[in-house]
Amino acid sequence: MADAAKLDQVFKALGDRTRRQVLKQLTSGPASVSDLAAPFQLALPSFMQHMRMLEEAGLVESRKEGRVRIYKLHRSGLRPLESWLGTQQRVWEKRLNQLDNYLLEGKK
Amino acid sequence: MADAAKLDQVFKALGDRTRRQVLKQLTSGPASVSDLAAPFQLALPSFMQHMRMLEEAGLVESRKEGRVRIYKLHRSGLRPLESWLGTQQRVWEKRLNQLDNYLLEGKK
DNA sequence: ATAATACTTAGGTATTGACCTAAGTATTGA
DNA sequence: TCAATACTTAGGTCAATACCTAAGTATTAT
Repeated sequence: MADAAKLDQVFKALGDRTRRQVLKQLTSGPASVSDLAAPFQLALPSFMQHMRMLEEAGLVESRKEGRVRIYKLHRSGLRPLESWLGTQQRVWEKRLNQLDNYLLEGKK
Repeated sequence: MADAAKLDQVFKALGDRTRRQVLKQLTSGPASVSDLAAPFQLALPSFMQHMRMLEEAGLVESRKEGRVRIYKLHRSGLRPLESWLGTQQRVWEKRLNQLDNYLLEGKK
């Protein structure tokens, strides 16, 4: 998948409180759909839609054990985000420092 | 604004290629609406919607100079993202290491 | 074999997001 | 002053998101 498309998916997946909450819950260990859904006032199909987005973004992975589906964090799921942020931070800071200088020196 | 709501805004703002591209452009320095819009095949009103989202998310700021609006990066705009990611990375890695152990030790 | 459990699929509504064109408003250059 | 410039506002389309209920399917417990 193109870099940009993956970033879209990751950022979009994280742009929702429910999905971020699920990720948080998963830091306590793998869990079933019903376990993960329990804290929310959501119909199961609605909740599963969130899980699908997280999985397609590569943030979680799942396996089926009998009739139960178990989700867990996907190891390198945050990579695209880390990578984008890292790059951005470097130029961002550089630029903002230049701005400081610019302001200090006055308009050229 | 609540933390979660700000995170929603930031992640949603970054969940679009056009908007990420604009941020990238802004690392070369402040620019007017038309300058920023030039690389895109977008009607100006459509483009401005993107700028509004970036500004509301706190990623850019703008001022009007005559009839021209100048945008620039907002210094601490990435903070919520950095903060969320930092927290997440810590627990994430911890959890995944535990998982390694779990796997190595076999099912309890 | 049957019933209960744990999703899963199908399909429908409402809001938001990403576009557009047309018609403003405010500044500035001639 | 008058036209051109640089947005800005208004309003409309279309697709994607975030929900829902109802009706499956596959597993497991009785």
